[in-house]
Amino acid sequence: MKINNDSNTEKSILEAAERLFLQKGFSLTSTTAIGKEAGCNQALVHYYFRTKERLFEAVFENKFRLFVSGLVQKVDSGLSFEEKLRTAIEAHYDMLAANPGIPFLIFNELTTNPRRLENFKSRIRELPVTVLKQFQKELEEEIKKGKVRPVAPVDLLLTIISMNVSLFLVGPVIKTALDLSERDYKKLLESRRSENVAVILRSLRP
Amino acid sequence: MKINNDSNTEKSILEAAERLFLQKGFSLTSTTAIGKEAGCNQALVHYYFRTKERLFEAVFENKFRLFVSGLVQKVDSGLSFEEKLRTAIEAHYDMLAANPGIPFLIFNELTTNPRRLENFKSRIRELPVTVLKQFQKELEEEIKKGKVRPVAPVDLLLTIISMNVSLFLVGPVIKTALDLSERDYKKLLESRRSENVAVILRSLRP
DNA sequence: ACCTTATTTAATAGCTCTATTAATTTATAA
DNA sequence: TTATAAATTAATAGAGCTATTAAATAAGGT
Repeated sequence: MKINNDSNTEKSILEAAERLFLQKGFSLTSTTAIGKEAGCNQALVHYYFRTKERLFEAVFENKFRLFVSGLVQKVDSGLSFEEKLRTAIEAHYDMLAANPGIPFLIFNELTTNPRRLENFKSRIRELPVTVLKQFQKELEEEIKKGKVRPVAPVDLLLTIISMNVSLFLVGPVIKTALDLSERDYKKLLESRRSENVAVILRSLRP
Repeated sequence: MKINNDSNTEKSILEAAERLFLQKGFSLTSTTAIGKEAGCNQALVHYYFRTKERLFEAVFENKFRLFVSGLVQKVDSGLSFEEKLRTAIEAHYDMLAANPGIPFLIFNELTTNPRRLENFKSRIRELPVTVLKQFQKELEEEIKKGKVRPVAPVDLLLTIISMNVSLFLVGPVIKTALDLSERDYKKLLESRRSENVAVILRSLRP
């Protein structure tokens, strides 16, 4: 019999699903389309993943982990607060630039599917609290030292997420609306990388 | 015969559609559900609007106009540049706060439906150019005067949109994730109103 | 009262989608 | 080579959705 050594098919189904889900979201993607994109029968999609839901979860889980890991990660502790912040923002941005479909997938699914949102809530609780506590502590110290204006940690976080995430949510619309070439769009994104950092750091000045 | 004087039904169908489309988007809302929500037969939805698509367009058109009017509007020309900017940002914010479902509706539909995106493109061209030109001119003057750091108009616009729009895109997720009460959520939104202005104005300091 | 037109409903055609099942092909171990 | 299990396909059940149609009801004008 054939053992499941390098089952190419399962992988290509997963990849096809990934592409389509990122493009169209869950409900607008049919298993038929996934099969076609993967170059196989639609029944095979169900053979490997049983339900569309399970397949989606495999993709979502994966993307969600990426999204979070881009947000919460260790930065070199030898740096100044400002440098740490810059590094974190840029890392977050870079993760999104490498996976520009993630914001759409996550926000679309979380806002339209209550069950997924509940699931998300429990995920949030599992986040490494220490990283956040540390962030909060350092921010408060900077404020005490007068190097940063008084600002709530949640506000700073929201600002960072707003600036980075929304760029990739709104980006495709901007691209079409302004009729940007692929090249010009790339340039716009690239320029926003430093612009985002600039806006956020300036917003912290006392 | 009955003339179409105060046909209550058509209106309640439109309102029901509005609620559901804003909540779930186009594809996840069925005309059956719209009929139910409006308290009538599903066939009646088609009787008044012929197709789901036309009904959606009636809603979308309406919401889109709101969205744009909140963005591009005359402000008192006696004010300083900073005050004008503050007024515009707050007006934009207020429009979104009054219609928090709009960003989801617009971005969801524009990213999943290419036809609608094309339509959107032609709409953009019809925007009052004078307002934008004026904005650009005033910004450049402020930069020349050294009161504002050098920044491209498109960057400033993107920042404003990012800060305001993304708040209402991400908001519902934040609310659930952090388990905020209705009251606390309102408070968060309210505090972001001034925080957004603060971030944007600070980001312009030379 | 009667005719005409508007409103509303029930029924259904026709489509697409998910998931399953039974049958077929492929690969491999013995 | 043959038996066996995995991989793949074709077919289809069953559900939901949009849109239409024909019939029923309401309402107003004359």
